[in-house]
Amino acid sequence: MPKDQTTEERIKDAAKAIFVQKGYAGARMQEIAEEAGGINKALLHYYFRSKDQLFEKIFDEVFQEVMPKLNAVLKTEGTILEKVDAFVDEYIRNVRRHPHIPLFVIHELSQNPDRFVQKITSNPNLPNIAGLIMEIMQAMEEGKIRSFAPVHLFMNVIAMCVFPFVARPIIQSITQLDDENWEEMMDERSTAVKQFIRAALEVR
Amino acid sequence: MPKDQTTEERIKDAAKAIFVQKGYAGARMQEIAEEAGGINKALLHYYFRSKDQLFEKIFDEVFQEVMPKLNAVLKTEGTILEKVDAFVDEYIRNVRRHPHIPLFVIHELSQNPDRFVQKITSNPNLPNIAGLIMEIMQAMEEGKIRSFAPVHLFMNVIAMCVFPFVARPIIQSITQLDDENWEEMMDERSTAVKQFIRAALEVR
DNA sequence: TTTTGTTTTAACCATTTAGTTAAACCATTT
DNA sequence: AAATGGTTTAACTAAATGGTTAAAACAAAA
Repeated sequence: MPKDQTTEERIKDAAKAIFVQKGYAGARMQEIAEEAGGINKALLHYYFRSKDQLFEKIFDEVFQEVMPKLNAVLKTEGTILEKVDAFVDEYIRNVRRHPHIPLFVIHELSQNPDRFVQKITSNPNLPNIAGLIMEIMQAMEEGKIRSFAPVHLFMNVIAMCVFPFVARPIIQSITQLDDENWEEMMDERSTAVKQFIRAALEVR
Repeated sequence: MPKDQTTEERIKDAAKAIFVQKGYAGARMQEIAEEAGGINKALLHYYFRSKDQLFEKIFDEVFQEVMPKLNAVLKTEGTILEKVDAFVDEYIRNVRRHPHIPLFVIHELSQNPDRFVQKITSNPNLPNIAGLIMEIMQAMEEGKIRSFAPVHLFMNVIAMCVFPFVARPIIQSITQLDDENWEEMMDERSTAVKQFIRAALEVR
């Protein structure tokens, strides 16, 4: 039963799985206990006191995992286009590995935007968007890429990376792709997005 | 108290508001009753029997509202680029009016993808994606727009329209825009997306 | 006015669910 | 071996929540 993991860790892993899948309101302490290998429910409270505190821990952890990745690539050396390429690659790769995370974060934040403001402003890894925007504007002025409002460009990039995973069920049934075809399409996704962005930015 | 609306309608409006905001798991029958103007909780069951059935009704209604709009513009006369423009305009306009709908649909469907398959395949208004893709491919062959995999192009368009609204809290705090600035940015959103897509599709 | 059928209410019930507690278990130290 | 302290369990409690019911209120018909 104790497969080289401490009980606390098993609980955290189980809680992450359940919370991420069902959200705070949909998750049950009992279910988390079972997911943790049939552990006694009281242990959750022994280690984390309450559902709220357990959730808070999980949410923080997920958040701290996500943000640095968002940020890391922004610090890449190279031109804007190279940065965008790196960002798209890295981001889609990550989201594919953890496909439930974005919707989880989005949903819980929309339930409780206030928690968010606090969390993000106090986050040392929050992406340096101002710097990026400066860089984008400079590249535009120098005529290296076509001119767009930087905020919209930024949103476009993120949207194209994340949205397909968030909306997978809808898209999958609109397009009538089965799971296998979906994965195949996702194999092309990174390239497709990069090409699209380059086409839009490339100065004619 | 009875402001020219029938009780059943008041319940449905209230239920829609609460469900859309909190999701199925987060919604409380009592809260819906209060939202409906302090109505007695038993009335919800009198009219709709159970939380499940009430939710099902609301979900269907929302779904039937959303799909036709998605579909309508696809039938517009004109070139592909004109269609895309029309779609972006109309879609963003609608989402702005009902900003909680997309996340609601996405979240509930990801909780229960099975319900969805049934719902969408049995929907008479489901968008004719096959036809659209044909049209796109033809325009590409004729050299009217740049070549991309149609599915990815389709996803890109939807993503750029919907995602900012779905992820508003995150984006807003990353970009540090307050509510007023957000609305101003959204005023430009339609134009920005259209320009971006045109830039990408326009053959050099 | 009485009757009849529908709508609404207050009070209740049953189940689920987060959270507690006291005792059992177990490893480590004395 | 006994004692100690952290860990785990079973059984329990309290509150929330979906759902029921019987009676009251109301409106319309007879």
